Amino acid sequence: MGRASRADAAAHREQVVIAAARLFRERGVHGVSLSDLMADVGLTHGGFYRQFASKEALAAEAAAAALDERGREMLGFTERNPDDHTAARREMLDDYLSPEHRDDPGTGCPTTALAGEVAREGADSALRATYTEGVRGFVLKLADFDDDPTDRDHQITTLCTMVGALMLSRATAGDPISDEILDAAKRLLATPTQSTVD
Amino acid sequence: MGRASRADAAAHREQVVIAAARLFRERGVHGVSLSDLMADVGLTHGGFYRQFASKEALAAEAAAAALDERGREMLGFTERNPDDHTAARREMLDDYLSPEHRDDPGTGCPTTALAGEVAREGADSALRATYTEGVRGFVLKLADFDDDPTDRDHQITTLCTMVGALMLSRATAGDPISDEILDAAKRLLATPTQSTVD
DNA sequence: TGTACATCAGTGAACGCGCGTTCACTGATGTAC
DNA sequence: TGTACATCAGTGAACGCGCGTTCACTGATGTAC
Repeated sequence: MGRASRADAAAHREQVVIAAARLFRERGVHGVSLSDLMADVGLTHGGFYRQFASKEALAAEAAAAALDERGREMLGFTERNPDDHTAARREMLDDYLSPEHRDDPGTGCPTTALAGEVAREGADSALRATYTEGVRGFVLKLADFDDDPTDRDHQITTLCTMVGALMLSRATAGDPISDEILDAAKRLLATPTQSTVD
Repeated sequence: MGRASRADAAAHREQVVIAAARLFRERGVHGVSLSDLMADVGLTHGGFYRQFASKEALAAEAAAAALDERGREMLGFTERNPDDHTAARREMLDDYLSPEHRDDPGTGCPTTALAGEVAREGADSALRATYTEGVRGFVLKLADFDDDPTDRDHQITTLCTMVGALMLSRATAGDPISDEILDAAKRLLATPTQSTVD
């Protein structure tokens, strides 16, 4: 086959990251082999190490790409609803807690899709560091959907409920309770600020 | 070594299930080999198939054991606080959302520990079926901690927030936001019924 | 209660398989003049 | 612009390794009489 041009090589690299961002969310990092990955973009597995230091390094890079992509989608909800964060919130939640999002993790929220595996990563893991930064960013972004953007507790717990609901609906998919979970979470989170009684 | 007595064999079988219930929660089903498992109870891996049909079958059985164990612990909180479900709730949440629970998944909630892997199990998986039954039971059990035991929405969303918070705190452990997540969820869920504004 | 034999829990080696990673090789791309 | 050579992206075979599972074997346990 001979050598690919620099432009082609750069394109291939990007394609691998994009494929990994999708496949790692769908099947987990351990559920995708380097052969699977490279074949997905039409290459053979041997060339992997000319572009990436290791599978682990790609996992961190792919997670960052997925988090960026998701961040842009979150921005879309606020931009489509300027000066109406209640509408933005409803639209965002309708998307996040939809059966479509549950059934298509590959293009969905990486914070939920990767949580289980990241929880078992070592303390020095690059994937863990990237993931944690993503969680921090997610919490900050949720302020744009609240009546009170300074209510950090509310933004954190909203994230917990969103992630927990999506995760549990995936783990119970096929059973009626899966839809029930999505609907209950949607009803709870529909209002911009849920009151914390004290 | 010769043949073990029936009593010994039954004890070994039980030990393997108990070890699996712990190790699968700690490292995930795929993170524990049959050799690891059998060595953990002092046996060699070859004898595994005289007791279990497959690793998959053991996974379902171990999940059931972990769910039963957790169910009994949940019962303990209500039994120690008869006629005071607010106290029972506080005690249960202090345990569930503690750094100790975050740092020791092996003896903790299987619904959170196994969620990520179960979400990727096939529709016909025995582990998925067992897990789903566990979620159903968890939701019912949470009624004992509520002012209004008929508010199923509240019980479902409480579970989502608990699982999401524990999962995210594990995936971000080592970073200050990990404790922040646990504390925010504890504050939100402290009251027996959070009002859903409508 | 004692003896003869069948059972079967556990051993340890072996099976095929797929994994992440390495490497000699290829030949088109890129560079120097 | 053309030629000679160096570079290096991608190939495909191979590496060591650990996995789930199988199997011939062992000898104490369990059973039949």
